[in-house]
Amino acid sequence: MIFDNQYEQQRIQKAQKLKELGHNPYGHNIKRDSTASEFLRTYAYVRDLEDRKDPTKEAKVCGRVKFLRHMGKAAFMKIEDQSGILQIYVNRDSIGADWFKEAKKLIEVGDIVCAVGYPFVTKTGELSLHASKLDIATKAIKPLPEKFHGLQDKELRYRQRYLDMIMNKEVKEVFLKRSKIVSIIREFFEERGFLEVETPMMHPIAGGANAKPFITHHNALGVDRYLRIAPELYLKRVIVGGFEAVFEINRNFRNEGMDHTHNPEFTMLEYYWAYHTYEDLMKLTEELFEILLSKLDLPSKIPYGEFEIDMSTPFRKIKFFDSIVEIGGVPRNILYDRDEIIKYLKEKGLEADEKASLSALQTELFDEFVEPKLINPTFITHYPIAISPLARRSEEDPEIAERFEFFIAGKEIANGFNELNDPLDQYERFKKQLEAKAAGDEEAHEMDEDFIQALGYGMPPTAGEGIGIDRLVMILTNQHSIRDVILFPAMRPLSKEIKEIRKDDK
RNA sequence: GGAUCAUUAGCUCAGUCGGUAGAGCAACGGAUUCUUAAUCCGUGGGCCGUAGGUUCGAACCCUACAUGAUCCA
Repeated sequence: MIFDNQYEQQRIQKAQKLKELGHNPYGHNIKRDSTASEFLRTYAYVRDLEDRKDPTKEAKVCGRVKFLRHMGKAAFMKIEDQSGILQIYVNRDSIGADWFKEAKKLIEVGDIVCAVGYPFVTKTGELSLHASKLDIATKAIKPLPEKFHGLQDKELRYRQRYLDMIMNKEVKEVFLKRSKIVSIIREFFEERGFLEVETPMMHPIAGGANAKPFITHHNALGVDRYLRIAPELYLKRVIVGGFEAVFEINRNFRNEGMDHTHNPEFTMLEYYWAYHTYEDLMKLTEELFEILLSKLDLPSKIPYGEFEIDMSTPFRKIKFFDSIVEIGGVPRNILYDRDEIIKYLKEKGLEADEKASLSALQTELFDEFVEPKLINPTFITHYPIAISPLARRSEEDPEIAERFEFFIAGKEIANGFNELNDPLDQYERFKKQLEAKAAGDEEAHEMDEDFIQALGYGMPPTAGEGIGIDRLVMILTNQHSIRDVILFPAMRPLSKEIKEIRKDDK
């Protein structure tokens, strides 16, 4: 039996008793005519009345019982709905002596109830509902955690997010804000003529990013499929097809480790804009942040942990190699010398892979000495072409990609570039990736011949950008773990569950 | 992948030197018709994460494993 705990058994019996008394503990079609906060707003005037009550009015409010104080022949309870919390006053004479006596035992903290009554102000000054009727809406058979400290255990909070939401108000606020952020972004792109499209989540070839994919199997076709690591190659096919401004907000899946900035499934915004350049994307990114801040009522300086992030635009721009020198403090004369970089890394007490390519070592310098220092929003531009397999080459310097990455609080938030639309160059770059893969780079791209074909029909000059929604939400809600901005973050199965699964396999 | 810490009642947490397992909230019984984490009196509730080991004796010491957190890679 799943509910075999003593408290749960008690509550199951109470639900049964309620049923016997004609109060369905799981009734349906229960309507209310006011939320808690509407009640408080509508009847705020009662505070100014002489006897501080208005029995001519009546409202029905429903919510979960969060506090319950029995006072003999009266009781106070606080009920909470999505809008807020409202105090209900119940006494024997107003709801009937028999029912009062039963309800006192059968309705408890955690249950969802409905109360009908008029507004009044208590002696201690709280606007409350004076109940003439009280009924159960839904009986909870599991008790809530302790009312003062709430639910603290992080593991339980993530595994049982519903309980976390019931107990910790701030959690609901974060996810409310997340929802608003996504909605603002959608509106932002729609207003500018972008079409929202949906592209496959199951790919025959995992492309569009350097990452390890999840593999699944399509029985009907007898083929393996990859959960997408990025929508990029499909969105560009859509551009080839003639939609000139598109975006998609959806999940990507990467079969990699989990930590406070990585969840195996995460949400990305990607958008592609024909006849625009990555310079335009940077401008659009700044505009998007201006609008996010203003619609979320955030100041231009927002707190993030120990930092204060200055979000005023325009954001700082600096070239990749300049940032390594000016922000990272690395001597410029070693930047293109593998041996010198390895020597430098070792001097700084870091491990250096002797076999690493020059571009990998340059990236290492950036990751170590620059990225953590990019607290205020910063665009890093002019990336080496070797680490930008899908980006267009700069005309002035073929070793540099027309690309930027965008950082806030030492985290990569976005990545954008002029899209490579030369099919032959793209073909060569895929071949290079295949060589890297053969040499052991598990995250290198696969060859996608259909994508090359699509480019063969001609993709107009296009720029595209991906923005990590989870990390963006982290910055804007001052949360430091990606798990705190994902309702149901990935968790290891409990050991019991593993045993069950293994049993089923046999 | 490595290091450190945590895991004790439904929840939040104590637990001394290795010697009968503790509190608050919640629950149960009672008092209380204006309480605010209500208050007062009384009662019950434990696989001390799991499995081994050391010991006359382990929540406590040792080992492995599981899960989580933090830091590092």
